[in-house]
Amino acid sequence: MAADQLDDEIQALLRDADQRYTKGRRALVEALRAGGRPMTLPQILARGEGLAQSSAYRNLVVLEDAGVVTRIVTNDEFARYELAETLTEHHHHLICTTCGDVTDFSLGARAETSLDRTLHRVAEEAGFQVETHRLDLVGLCSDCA
Amino acid sequence: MAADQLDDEIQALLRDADQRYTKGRRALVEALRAGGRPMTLPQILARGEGLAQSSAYRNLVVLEDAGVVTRIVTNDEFARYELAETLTEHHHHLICTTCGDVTDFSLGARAETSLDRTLHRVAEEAGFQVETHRLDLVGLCSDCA
DNA sequence: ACAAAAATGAGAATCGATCCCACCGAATTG
DNA sequence: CAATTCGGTGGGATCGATTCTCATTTTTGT
Repeated sequence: MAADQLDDEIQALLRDADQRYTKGRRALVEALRAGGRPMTLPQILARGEGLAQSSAYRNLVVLEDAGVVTRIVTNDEFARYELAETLTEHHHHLICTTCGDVTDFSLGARAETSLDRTLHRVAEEAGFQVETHRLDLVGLCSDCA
Repeated sequence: MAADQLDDEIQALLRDADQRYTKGRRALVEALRAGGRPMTLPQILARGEGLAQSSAYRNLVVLEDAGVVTRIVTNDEFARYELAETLTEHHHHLICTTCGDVTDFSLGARAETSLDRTLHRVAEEAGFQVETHRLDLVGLCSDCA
């Protein structure tokens, strides 16, 4: 998605949630977009957009509630944040058990569709109403191997 | 796995980690086995085996390091613990966004094998060394629907 | 420009999880 | 069997990521 189209989309999401697209929120979005991977709060702040910690946390909640940002918890000490899949594309995560780093990967369309079909069948059997699924590979990243 | 065989296996895992299989640790294992689903610390303590909070947390770390227990973090406020897959069987989780409850489910052998093959291919391309994979369905459980 | 409403930032507070340490109890030794 | 050792226990102190508070600043509507 182009940067300006992304901004329009986010603008709309925030408006729907009765929230403003302020400078601080733009800085967060920009940091997440530029990062290209799920980032911890320290990583986001380190990008040095002059963000206050408390405002960053507060605005990440706002952005999450508005559907702009997704919060990811791993076994790492910090939670991670990334732009929501509706703004990027459906993907999964490679989680390194050594350095805690998280990167994205995608299944091919065929495998994803197949998985999706299987999951919906299983969910139906369990009377579970699926909102989304999460698939993570846990292990050693190429740097830590 | 039969209860006594399970105990033998755990005994062995703890011995390998130079740890004893004490009364408190047995109580934790028994609570997790009886629970049959990932449980939070309050849930474990509520089973009333007379466990002290600090000892329970400490022993869960010991059990996790020994490979007896797996710790699961969701967006819920508490982490959850369950017996390791090596002691039970490979499975996935249904995570309810409303009540936070987590239950187990399994893919059929065919789907699991297919997924596994796909994942290993993807991991290889990314130079990632897979230890395990996690697949969660996030949504509404039958009670909250 | 003015009043009203929302956002900001610095620090305090929260709370799950971990750490500390005096005491206990099982296993080993003499 | 008593003594010693050494890990385990549990109550409370502490930690730290995140959330909350509130005075100040910025933005919006008129």
